[in-house]
Amino acid sequence: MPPSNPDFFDEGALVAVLTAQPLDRPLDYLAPEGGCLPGAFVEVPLGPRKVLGVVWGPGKGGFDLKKARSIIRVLDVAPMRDEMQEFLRRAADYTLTPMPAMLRLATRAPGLSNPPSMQKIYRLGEGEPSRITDARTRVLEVLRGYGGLGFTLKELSDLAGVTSSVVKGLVTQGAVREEDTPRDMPFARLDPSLPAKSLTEDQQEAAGALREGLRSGTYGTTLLRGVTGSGKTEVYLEAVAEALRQGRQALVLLPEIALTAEFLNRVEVRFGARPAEWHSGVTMTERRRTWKMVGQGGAQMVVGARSALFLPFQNLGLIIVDEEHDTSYKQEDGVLYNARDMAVLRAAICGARVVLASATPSLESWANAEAGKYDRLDLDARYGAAVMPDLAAIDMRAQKLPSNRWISPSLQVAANDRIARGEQVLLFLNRRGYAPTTICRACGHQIGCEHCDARMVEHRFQKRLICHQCGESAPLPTTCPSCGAEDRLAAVGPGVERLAEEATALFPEARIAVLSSDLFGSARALKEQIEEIAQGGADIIIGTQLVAKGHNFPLLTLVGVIDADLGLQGSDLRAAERTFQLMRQVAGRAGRAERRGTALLQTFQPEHPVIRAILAGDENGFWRAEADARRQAGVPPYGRMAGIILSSPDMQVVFDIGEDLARRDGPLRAVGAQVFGPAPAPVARIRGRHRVRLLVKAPKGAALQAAVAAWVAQVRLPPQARLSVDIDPQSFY
DNA sequence: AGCACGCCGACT
DNA sequence: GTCGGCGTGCTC
Repeated sequence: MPPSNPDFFDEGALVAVLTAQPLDRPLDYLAPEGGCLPGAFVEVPLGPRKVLGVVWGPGKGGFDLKKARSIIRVLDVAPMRDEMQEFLRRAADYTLTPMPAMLRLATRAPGLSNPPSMQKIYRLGEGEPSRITDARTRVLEVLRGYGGLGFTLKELSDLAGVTSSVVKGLVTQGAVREEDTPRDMPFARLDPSLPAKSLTEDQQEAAGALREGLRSGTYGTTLLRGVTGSGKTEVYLEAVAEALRQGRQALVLLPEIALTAEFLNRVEVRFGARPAEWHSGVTMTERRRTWKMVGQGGAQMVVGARSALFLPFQNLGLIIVDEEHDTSYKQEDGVLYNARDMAVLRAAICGARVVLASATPSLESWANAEAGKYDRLDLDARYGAAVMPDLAAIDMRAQKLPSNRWISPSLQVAANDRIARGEQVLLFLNRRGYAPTTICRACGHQIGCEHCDARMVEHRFQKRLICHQCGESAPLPTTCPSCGAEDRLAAVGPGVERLAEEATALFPEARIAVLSSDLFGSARALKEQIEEIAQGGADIIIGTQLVAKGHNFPLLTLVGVIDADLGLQGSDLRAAERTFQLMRQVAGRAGRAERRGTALLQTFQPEHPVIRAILAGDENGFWRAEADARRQAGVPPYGRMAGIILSSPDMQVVFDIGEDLARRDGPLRAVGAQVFGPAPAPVARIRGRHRVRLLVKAPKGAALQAAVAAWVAQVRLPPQARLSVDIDPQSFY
């Protein structure tokens, strides 16, 4: 540690240490033997325990200094940079999250406090084996074949198809060398100078603009808008290439783990090696490696989920938020943050560029671009010969479908036509399971979840009822749990499984595949299935919104949207926006290759403005109408909102606190904000906890966070009760 | 978050 | 009389 740093803390100096423990401030400790740097990751005593912390700055004192204890040790990882501290602080202020919870996000790597672990690796040695055997030859061949590369014992013996004792034998003879190396190795270098895919004029222009931005070396956000298949990925990979050339790190956020595998392949093709990966499906060892290597520059590029924003980048130059409109960027439990907004914040602090890529941007981003806060690039031409599909509505009022049937005759005719030509058909329904409702024909009872206020959804494939809210599941009952009538339970409404049943009856010759997230044990199984289908392994694909997210089906020429009205119902502020995006994306699946596609939308309200805007392909018209409506209502992005959820096992308690809060709205009125509620939360009961919600609406410029903080600080929560604040909630009705 | 302290109900 | 419920408060 170079004590030349003026901020260096000498041994015994009083320093403030932030821990992930839910305390309301950092605690003061004495710097350890050898001193420490600000930002150092340390282990400190806390009561009877040892916990992880970060040296946050000089100690504040103001307590009995005899109580001050010493930092136990400084961990062997790069200290947290000032900009990371600032990012955490500002993200905490924005989301009204306590600092310890923010730090927890930034230290989510297993075994951080372990000493740097070593492992034995094996490479070619100098000596010759005394006797040469078949097994020994294979081991030496593997080592020679990979030219000097080292392997772990398991890798080597597996590759050579021998047991580990063969390798050990060779080690004793000196033909194989055993070495200790640090377990966490840097990632393979990515080479931006490899040839890029040839780009169209449009794409080159967009890539050039992004490169230019990176060269400026200052913060900036660009909305990269392009229809499905317009080559957004190729374009932003050129921005990544520029960041790599500058020696800066790049982060690509994807909304869904299922998309990473295909993306990693594309990165490998472009840069000759695979980047680091960060999401819940990555092993502990690999996560630790990524965290450490990102921190010491051994990882140039990370592909991951929203939590990758909290990795300790040393020199972050670019953040891509792919499918920026995707609602999964908004974390809905624990720390409530929107990764898209946090990406912009992080980039602004460290002088990086942000690219928000989407075929169907969020209204927020669209408005920011209109207002000139973001640059905007449009890729309108579809790549290659592919063009946007023909769009048409099927007016379900005229189709006279029998009950429990959802595929209209018009759709059936169109589907038969494609299948006969050897093309693929996608039937899209955004409902998992067999049927969304199970009702008793004797007494009318609907089977609901015991712990939540949600209906139990029948999954016939698994022969169970499942609550999509809490995951509770139960075997399919044969008698009504309410009146006891036998065999009177009926499935009501369609899910993808039931749709598959109907399709099998209507298209007996066709090969049918169902793509639904719950039917696959792993991302890999799903990916394999998708690849097989893409190559023509099915005639009819039945899927939930999983298929709307970036998968490529070249043979697909017809998309049938079973219920285009789903999502228009209710009074959710973003219902129209989401339906518009989803329909556009699904429609974009059709005809990505040479064949022109068709999308048919089954709807009971063909005259609805959203349906009409989709059919007309009038994106700007839709956004303008939607923006006007929101401006009138003073809601985001033209106003600010916060949601407060109170929860407790006791329903009376949550309503009492809620009403108490609603009465004490002084701090809110002081900034021109209004409070609505309390009302039962969208899901009024989860896991046995009753939930009520209050909504705060404020004018655009209001200091919303400060007002909300002062407001909720007025009430003391009884034990068991919890209050969480959601700034910029995604859904509110 | 943990963990200790402390003040009221049902047991040997 | 004591064991143990969990409400309250502290951790440098």
